[in-house]
Amino acid sequence: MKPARTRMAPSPTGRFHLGSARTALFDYLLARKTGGQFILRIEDTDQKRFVPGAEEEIIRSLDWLGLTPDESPVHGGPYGPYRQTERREIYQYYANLLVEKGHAYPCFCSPERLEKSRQEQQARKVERVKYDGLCRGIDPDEAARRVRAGEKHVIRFKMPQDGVTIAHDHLRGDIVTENKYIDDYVLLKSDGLPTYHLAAMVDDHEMKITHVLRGSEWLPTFPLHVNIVRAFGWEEPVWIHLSVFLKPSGKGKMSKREAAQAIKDGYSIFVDDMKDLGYIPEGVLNWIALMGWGVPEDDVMTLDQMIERFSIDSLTPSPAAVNFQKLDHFNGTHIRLLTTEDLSARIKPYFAAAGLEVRDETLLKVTPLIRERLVTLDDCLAFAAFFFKEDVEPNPEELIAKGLDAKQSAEVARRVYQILEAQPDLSHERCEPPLRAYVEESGLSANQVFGILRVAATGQKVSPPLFESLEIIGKEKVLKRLQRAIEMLERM
RNA sequence: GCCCCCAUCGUCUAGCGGCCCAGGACGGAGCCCUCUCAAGGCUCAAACAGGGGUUCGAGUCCCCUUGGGGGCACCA
Repeated sequence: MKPARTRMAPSPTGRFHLGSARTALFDYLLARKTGGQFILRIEDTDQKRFVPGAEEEIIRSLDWLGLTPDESPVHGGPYGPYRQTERREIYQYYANLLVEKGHAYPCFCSPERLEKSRQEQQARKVERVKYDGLCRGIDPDEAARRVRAGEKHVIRFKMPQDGVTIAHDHLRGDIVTENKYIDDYVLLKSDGLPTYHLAAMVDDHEMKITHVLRGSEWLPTFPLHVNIVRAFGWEEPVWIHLSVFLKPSGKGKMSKREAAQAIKDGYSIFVDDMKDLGYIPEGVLNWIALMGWGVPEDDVMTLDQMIERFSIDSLTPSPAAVNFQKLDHFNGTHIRLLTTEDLSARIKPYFAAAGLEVRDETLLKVTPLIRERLVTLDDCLAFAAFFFKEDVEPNPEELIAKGLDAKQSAEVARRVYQILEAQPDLSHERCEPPLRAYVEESGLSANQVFGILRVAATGQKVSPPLFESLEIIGKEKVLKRLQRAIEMLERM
């Protein structure tokens, strides 16, 4: 396959969400797979909806995911500028070119007239409400004169009124649309900036984009776009319309409401939130890759493995419901795939954020103990914070073993204390045999004895493996914590 | 209302006319392992939306119905 040039072209009007991330992923995979380039282009032609900081969030999110573009507003590139507001002359040139070729025309209708016309049509219940074509019939010379005179106008595409347009989508095949259903869309707005329809087609051509991956919300105007490209006489890219993401229930698309719900549930559909929630790029990427991409088997993949296996032929056209449980699964899976050094470095900030001082030497010993227990990185606190605290605060009730009372539990704790105190150090090898022997002779269960020790030493009922943990906590602290537990039990 | 797209287990999907009494993954249930929680291993339940065609043969091709989604802006 020839090197593909792909592009992701978001508008800086909101947050960078899962859907954008998936499009970017597939763009990136196709580019890497074929030895081509992945481009980021900012479609900021709607100054009314511009959101400050949105572009930064897009770039930050892509970067975090590891999908850094080869060409972009910040990285530059040979086909820039990559921000559409910086390309307005280009669009004006091409819009005029289309007028000259007879494929477009200036329209002088006011927004008010347009609105009135629309309402009239709605009242008449016409088949398809669209521009009534008033300016379409103006003599070109007359129109040119009015434009030169400075009359306010837009440029509209002169859509063929008869026949059909056959547009080819790589996933859906030929899409046949009757031309009468397609409006004379505005290409150039009265403020001199282009609409998406013109800008995207011009840029994709100018930037030599070979494959256009975009959301299925573009399907209705797909035939329009194809007509524009053909009017210019340009070669068409391969068109791929990806489906939208549905909310977890599968009933309805992702909405503002749903985004808020996800956050309430401890999840998010915004990539920029993922890091704080403890997700790692590997997990997120693997998760979104599987929505809309039919990977036959072995669905645990790193980015490099995805590149190796990617093919636009195995993309799927049907809408996919977002499943956060699957995100958790893949996140945990990829956490387990990390090396001890890597994982340690990634969880360290969470301890720091909790105000805990963490020595690398200790952390490196702790990490292997909690690795397979982490679903998200921030889970490290629940499992391992006690390693880095001076004292722990066990719940007295939890110090009492199942089937025993406080007094009996205190007795067990005292015996355990004696056993551990007698050891030169609390290495796993030293502690386990005598404690097991005690379990034997006492007639208690390992669960009861180790349970008391666990809560006393770690302050919690659930912890990493006990003996390995004791070794890391150290004899001095373990005995101190045990002593405290004994006192708590005696006071009950 | 009109136009367009989609349709296999609850969810993501494999299947591109016979290899499918439909395979994998998440989730669920059970068992094993076990000092807790995980991880891991094994097993089980779970789907071709409905109806017509085409064909010797249909989950796979065609049509209709139904359901879902998207779109009807000087927004993208």
